[in-house]
Amino acid sequence: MPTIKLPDGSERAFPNTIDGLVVARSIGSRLERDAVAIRVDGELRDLTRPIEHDAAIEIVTRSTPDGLELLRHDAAHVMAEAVKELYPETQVTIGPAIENGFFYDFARKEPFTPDDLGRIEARMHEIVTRDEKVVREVWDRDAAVKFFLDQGERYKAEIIAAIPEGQPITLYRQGSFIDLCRGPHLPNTGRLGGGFKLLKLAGAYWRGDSRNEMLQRIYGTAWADAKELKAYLDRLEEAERRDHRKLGKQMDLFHFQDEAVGAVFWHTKGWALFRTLVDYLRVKQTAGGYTEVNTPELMSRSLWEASGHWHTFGENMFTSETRDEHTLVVKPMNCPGHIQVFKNDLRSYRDLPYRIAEFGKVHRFEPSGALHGLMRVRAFTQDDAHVFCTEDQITSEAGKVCRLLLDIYRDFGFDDVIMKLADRPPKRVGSDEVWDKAESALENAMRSLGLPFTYNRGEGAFYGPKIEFILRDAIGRDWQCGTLQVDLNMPGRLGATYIGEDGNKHTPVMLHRAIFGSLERFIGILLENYSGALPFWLSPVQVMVTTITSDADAYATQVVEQLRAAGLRAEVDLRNEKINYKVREHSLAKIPVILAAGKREVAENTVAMRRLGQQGQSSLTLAAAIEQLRAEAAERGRPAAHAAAAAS
RNA sequence: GCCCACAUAGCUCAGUCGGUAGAGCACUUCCUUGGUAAGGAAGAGGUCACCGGUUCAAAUCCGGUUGUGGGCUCCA
Repeated sequence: MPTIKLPDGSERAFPNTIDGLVVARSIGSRLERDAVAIRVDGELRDLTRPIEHDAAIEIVTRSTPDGLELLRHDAAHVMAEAVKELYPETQVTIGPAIENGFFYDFARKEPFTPDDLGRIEARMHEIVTRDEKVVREVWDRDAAVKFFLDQGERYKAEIIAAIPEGQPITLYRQGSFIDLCRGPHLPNTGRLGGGFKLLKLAGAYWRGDSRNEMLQRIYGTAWADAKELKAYLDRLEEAERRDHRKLGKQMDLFHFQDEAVGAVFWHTKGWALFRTLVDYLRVKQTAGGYTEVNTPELMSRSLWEASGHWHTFGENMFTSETRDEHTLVVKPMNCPGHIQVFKNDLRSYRDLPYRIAEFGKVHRFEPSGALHGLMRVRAFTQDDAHVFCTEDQITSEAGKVCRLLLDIYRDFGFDDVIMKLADRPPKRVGSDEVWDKAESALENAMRSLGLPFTYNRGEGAFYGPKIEFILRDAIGRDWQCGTLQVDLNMPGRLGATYIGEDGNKHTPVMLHRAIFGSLERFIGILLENYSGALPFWLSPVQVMVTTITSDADAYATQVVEQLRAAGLRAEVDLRNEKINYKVREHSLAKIPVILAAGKREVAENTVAMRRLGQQGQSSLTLAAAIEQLRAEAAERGRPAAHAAAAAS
């Protein structure tokens, strides 16, 4: 005779042993219909599992985060059932819910084809229609292992055998399909509904280890209903539309070709954008007390051996074929070079903090499968900087770096920055004492600044812990860009010292920092974030001057010259085309401002200004237009007009 | 690097059963001088990624290579 306490504080007594479905029904038929699980004293459980004692409960419905996760997990099970029915020789492995959907990894000789995907999806709908009961069973471990081995399911048997002693082994049965699962699950397959779709086929290593065999993974998405599914598929399409590789082509910014895999051919407009970023950052970091250096692209292998990079990343470094016995390494990073600059003079504690920056072009032999447009390349430019300082200065210097980063991100319209502290990885150099010191220094710096952060355990660099700065873009995707690393190892390894107040030699602390991370990648992120409609200050072509008739050619040429003299990036379009045609073309090219000149403008010394994403135009004097645009070019952040243009 | 798919004109894509290649846009020329998202006509443009095989015949079928895409692994 359990008494059930509901989330609103009310209580209900039931005469018999009950389950979640009964409780839900007692509250309302709508709730019963939408229920997917129940929380009993905080524990998420099957709706059909009996409730024998008094408990505080909460009915979990299908559109809540917990409910969706459960639906997705069930979708994975239904998919596995469909696959086993259609292709009985397939072995099942694991199939979890993930963000927005689910996957299941299968072991099967024959590869699945895109056609198979359609067949599997159809069978899934059939299983939903069959509305099979989903039943939870607690099994004895040995019996379970034997059961799966007998069915030729050696992966499942392996998973069960690895479950720690004393933990219950629960299997879920639906129709003729039985899977090991912690649960909970829906009471029946019908409750999954139709809000799912299989999306893609992929390879995935067994247990995520590249030394293991490759399994076939099928990805799907699942939602509370068909409407939410449709909304998600629309979001995917939107993301595809703003793919930076597509935009790069459409906007004539850059290209790639076979002769330089993973390296960018920047076209004039793309390079204009690149230079705008560099020029902007130069001003910012100069104000922040940095000076700029430039270090060699090729340096002796021995330097990289001393730094430890050769040992850790040698496989991924480009090396030179030279005519002598020395192997040169194409620099994969700038730190060892910067240490050489530091070491080249006798440094005093009075010189610290010593901040040097470099727009350093680095090369890394990334695995071919990892390459991805501008986001992952083999040749890229880091906005790299190193601060050599004393241990006492770590907190204040780390603080300065954080403030500079956040300030700069705001200028690009990224107000949402996530910070994570990545601590010591398994593969590292330096003693644990040194790591303790570096990690706590970083933690203290973040705390004293009052900056919120979470931990990313074991993800630090091999020489030191780091703060990762993660940007959230306009469609909710996260990008790790900035980094701040505390390094108590590298300066010592490479013999950097300074003379302290006491007259003795000391090893400096080195802070590594990058703000954009990779200029190439940051440009990719900006393009996707703004859907190509870059803010005025970043646009490669800010203003397009167009003529309406050829009578205005001379005037338009004069207009563009004046715009350029005012420091604006302006082009002129004198082609014998109609104004409609020109407006369409330059709008598609996402040029923020079009100035048109016809007979009237020539006579009145005015221009007709049209802004991207807006209808109509305004007439103003040339002088006023130039003044307005010049002011706008100095405006950072995310101007309201552009947010609207990017959204349209 | 691994799994799967894909590679046709500058771009986006069609090409049936194996019979020697097609559209739209862009480009060139001509006409058109126009008022804010595509004016008209004509022309030119391809060794169907590359190498090999099968076949009387290959864009098409098979094998390999390279590249690209989606994942996995990796990311100083």
